[in-house]
Amino acid sequence: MRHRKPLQLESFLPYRLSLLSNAVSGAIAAVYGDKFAISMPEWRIMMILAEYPDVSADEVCRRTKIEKSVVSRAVARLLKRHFINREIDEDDRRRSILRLSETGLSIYDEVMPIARDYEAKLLSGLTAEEMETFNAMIDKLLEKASCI
Amino acid sequence: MRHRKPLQLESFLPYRLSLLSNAVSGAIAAVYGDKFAISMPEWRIMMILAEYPDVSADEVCRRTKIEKSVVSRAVARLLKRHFINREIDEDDRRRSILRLSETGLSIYDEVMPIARDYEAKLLSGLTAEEMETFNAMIDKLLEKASCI
DNA sequence: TGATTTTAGTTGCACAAACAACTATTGTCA
DNA sequence: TGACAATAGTTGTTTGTGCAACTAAAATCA
Repeated sequence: MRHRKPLQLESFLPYRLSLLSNAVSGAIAAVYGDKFAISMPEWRIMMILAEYPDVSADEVCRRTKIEKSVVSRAVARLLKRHFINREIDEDDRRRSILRLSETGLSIYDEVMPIARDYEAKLLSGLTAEEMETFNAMIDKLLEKASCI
Repeated sequence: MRHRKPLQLESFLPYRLSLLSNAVSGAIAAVYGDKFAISMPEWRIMMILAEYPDVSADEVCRRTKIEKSVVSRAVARLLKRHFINREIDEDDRRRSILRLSETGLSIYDEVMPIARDYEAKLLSGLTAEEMETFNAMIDKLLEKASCI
């Protein structure tokens, strides 16, 4: 076999980011998953609607980068469980207007502090400067990644 | 509807990491996916085998954190396409010994520079110090995430 | 030794996701 | 206006993933 130079998969950024993202998202998914049987796309949608009530499914797609068929089915499931409400935008009858229901809000209010708490624990080892740097890096990389 | 305090989903770490990881992994997946119809788990396995030839499927699982059934099926597909070879470890007949074939190596040698190049472009905006900080943060967070 | 447990790997199954095709509504412009 | 393109959202199909059950080999230990 030809000789490979040391490749250090473990130092390969995409790989490292994937590990980290899975670990972090997974830990939080366990919270809303176990308690309320909510999937990750469903939870993302609920987060969007908590912050931006009355947006359309399409707007949710754009913000979360989740595939529209996934959003469609997640919305359907959230509607069936009465976690969100939907009405038709009369100015553009293709569009829907989504928002959290009272039930949805109360679930959100129960889960979100736990998620925030987890985030805080995760970041507790970092200094304020480190965190700032880290966030700035992510922004830069997101920027770059979207236009390469 | 009750009033929500500003939540800044966009500043929520798990969400940001997920966006970034998807963007970065997706960009590279497009390279090997379009050219060779290789899936992400398959590519991860090929990377491991390039760096650590003659490891078992189980070792691959441990290193990649990919589910063993996924590895099993990915290995089967890589075998069928003759991108890797497998033999039985005679010292422990449960174990397999995996390595890239010549074909697999040549594919790896074609894709990896492009992936590395992409990684380099991605990181080109960052100073050496920033990169070091960023890597150190990822390590810290991986450490934390695994034990919270 | 031999009964029991552990480990490596495969397979079945249920569920989630990606992509394309489709409906319905709106926008564009000759 | 009216033909055609674009957009919002749904649905069908194919493929991927995750868990559990399974086989076979090896390790443990009374």
